[in-house]
Amino acid sequence: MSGRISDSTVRRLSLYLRVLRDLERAGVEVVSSVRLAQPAGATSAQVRKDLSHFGSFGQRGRGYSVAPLVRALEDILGLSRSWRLALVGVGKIGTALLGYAGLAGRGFDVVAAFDADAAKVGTQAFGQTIRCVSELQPVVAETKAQIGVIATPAPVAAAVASELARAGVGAILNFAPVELSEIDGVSIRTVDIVLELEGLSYLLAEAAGRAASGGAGG
Amino acid sequence: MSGRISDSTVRRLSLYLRVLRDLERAGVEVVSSVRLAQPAGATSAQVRKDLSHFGSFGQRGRGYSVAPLVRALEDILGLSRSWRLALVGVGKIGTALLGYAGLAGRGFDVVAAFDADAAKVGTQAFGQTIRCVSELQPVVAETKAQIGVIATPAPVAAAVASELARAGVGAILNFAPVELSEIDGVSIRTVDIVLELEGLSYLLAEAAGRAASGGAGG
DNA sequence: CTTGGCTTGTGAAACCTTTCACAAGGCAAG
DNA sequence: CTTGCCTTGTGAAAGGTTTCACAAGCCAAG
Repeated sequence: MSGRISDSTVRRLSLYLRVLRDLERAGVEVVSSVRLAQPAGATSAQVRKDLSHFGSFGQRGRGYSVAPLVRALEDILGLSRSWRLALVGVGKIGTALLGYAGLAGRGFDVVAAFDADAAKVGTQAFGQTIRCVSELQPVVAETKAQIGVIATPAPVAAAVASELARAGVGAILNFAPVELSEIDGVSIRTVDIVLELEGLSYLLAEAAGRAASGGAGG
Repeated sequence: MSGRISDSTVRRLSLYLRVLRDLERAGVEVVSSVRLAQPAGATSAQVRKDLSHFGSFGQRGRGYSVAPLVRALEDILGLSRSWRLALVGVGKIGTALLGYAGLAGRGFDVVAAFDADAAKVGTQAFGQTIRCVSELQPVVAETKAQIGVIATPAPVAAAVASELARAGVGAILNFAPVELSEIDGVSIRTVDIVLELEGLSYLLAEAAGRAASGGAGG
């Protein structure tokens, strides 16, 4: 089984896991691919294909046992352990992340926070002492953070990314609006809010254009 | 030309536009698909294919004139005008968005902000008076907001989405960790930070697994 | 035990995106 | 004008993902 798993499959696995946890909490013991797919915005065939990459978790004629599948997905996604995060940039987004209870609650613990602003260095924010970015390398290495989170302005994001990589993180979550170039041995995901809004803008403009040319065709 | 354009193409168009604006500011007048592709993390063939869906913007043997292509992409993406946003949920992420100068500066103006917390209603945040969610429908309709931004807790996100839709928005940017079901005539994009972290967790766990089984095979 | 109704796991088909590769054409130098 | 180099635009090929459809198999009822 398990060859190269696509990004979209991994994304869906996370969604399945969410649904399954809700079902478990609700006391549901068995679920079919159809009922699992619906709230995850997928199809039943996708559920079965996605899971089949990792093994055979269901029972024909019956469905999937919720609890074992929750554990299996947690194992597959690496969520049966917790991960250490180093946050770089304690501006608006960085602060929001520090205060987001959803992270620590799900096994993502922020173990260090950095900022370049001397006025912020040394202050506390949500239980973290903000350190100077000049300390990034030794502190990240020492705290053994595995994931770096970049919430800096765009111009410095690339430099921060390589520093994080050199300090030993294996993954980076980037909120700066830049496409970071690949770094060997480091997985990078970028969350780009402006890009998302521009995508919506395209769809709105397209819809408006269709309406206009449809409504007044002569 | 222009049939159904894929999401990934639209995403890349935004990235090209960013690069082109930088080039324009730097005084560059002409750019080849190769030089445009590189900082956008794409290939030259992708640049040419993507653009070819909308017309013929380059000149063989020469490349693309920067300024005209910037205007063309702005038109295609609907960025030669500005859009009105209604923000629902002024918690940590909502506040970060309100304070994010990058939005207004790029033609995305927040025209209304809502929260369910009575203690927040009536207060000011970054120039916005926070209103009660019970006023959502009339205010969104009156301000003619075209894009709704959901930054509420997950459990209420779906209800807020349908309210926004009924109030007339044509697009929704959702930050709540739920998969919103499709709504007729409304484009939805979800930014799910936990999902991104779990995706990285998968890759880290996978890499660790490979290292373990590779390093101690017996 | 047998029948009927469900549901999984999975090859094959359909669909979509990316990459290749090259003809068409511009530009500069001589 | 001609030669040589460069770059676009685009069909065709390759590569991936999603959907289809069905055999294999479970369970409950009788």
